Amino acid sequence: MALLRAREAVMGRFRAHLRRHGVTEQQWRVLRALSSTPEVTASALVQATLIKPPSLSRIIRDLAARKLIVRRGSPRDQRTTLLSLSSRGAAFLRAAGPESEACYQEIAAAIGPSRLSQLYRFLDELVRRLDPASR
Amino acid sequence: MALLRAREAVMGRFRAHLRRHGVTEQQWRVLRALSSTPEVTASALVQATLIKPPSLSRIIRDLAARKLIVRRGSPRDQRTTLLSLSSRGAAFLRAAGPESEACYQEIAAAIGPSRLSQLYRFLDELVRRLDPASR
DNA sequence: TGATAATAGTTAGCATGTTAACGGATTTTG
DNA sequence: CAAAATCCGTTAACATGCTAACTATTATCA
Repeated sequence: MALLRAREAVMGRFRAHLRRHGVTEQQWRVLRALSSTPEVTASALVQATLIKPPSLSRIIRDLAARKLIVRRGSPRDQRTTLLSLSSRGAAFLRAAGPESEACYQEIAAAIGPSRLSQLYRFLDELVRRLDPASR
Repeated sequence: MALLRAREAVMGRFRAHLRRHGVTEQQWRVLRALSSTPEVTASALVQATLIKPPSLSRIIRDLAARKLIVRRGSPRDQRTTLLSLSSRGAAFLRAAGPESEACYQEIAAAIGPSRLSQLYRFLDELVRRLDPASR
């Protein structure tokens, strides 16, 4: 419950911002993840965004329909699909990026840099102890 | 993302347990909240469980249909509905309680009591700083 | 090599998250 | 006292969380 409340407090600010740009929180996570790599498989995105495969499948479909991302079958493994940001998607991120960065900085400032890094360490430790398989 | 990952690690264990008992995570939160008070309004439950009004409305409806809770209109304010645990609901909690307590203890032990209380303080502080209106 | 198991993504089905809007009840104001 | 503002659930509509099952493909092994 405490984790939920904390996450709620953090995302409360972000959601309004994302909504103005016409994407949901999860769609944003997908686009952000794609911005840092040239081409990834869907399962890599599942790991990176913490979105379950069924949800990601729908999100991919919708983002592809909006021409924000591009999907193509892999020549090596016909089971996988390779995903990448389209030029439209990159433009979208450039447009929304600064404002979201400011939003993040505002949150970080409210918490304080020392507390923030300490919190990260705590959460990381917690995950390692509860779910050793995740790394 | 770190908060999300941490919550995921914690709930991964709990979900299987709850599923065996035939309730979802949110339904469980509602029943638990009701177990500690004689009668509360729906909006009080929204605060206590961090469930949004639309979701809570559906959950209340389903739990009432399963006879696990009782709802009655308030005589003072006809807008509100008063909610309480039924005898069936109380019996359900008594049956599922020990196992869930054991599950919680297992998680607490994996984290360590000192780290756990420190984490609580951290998260509490974070919420206070980001959302002063919440208290 | 051929049957079997494992993997990647998808679909199905139900429960919840999220925002907007609605309707009835109460409080506030003019 | 009556109109307006506010409050409390509730419904609507869409997106996601979650589990299970399914398809196609690849890997494994007898």
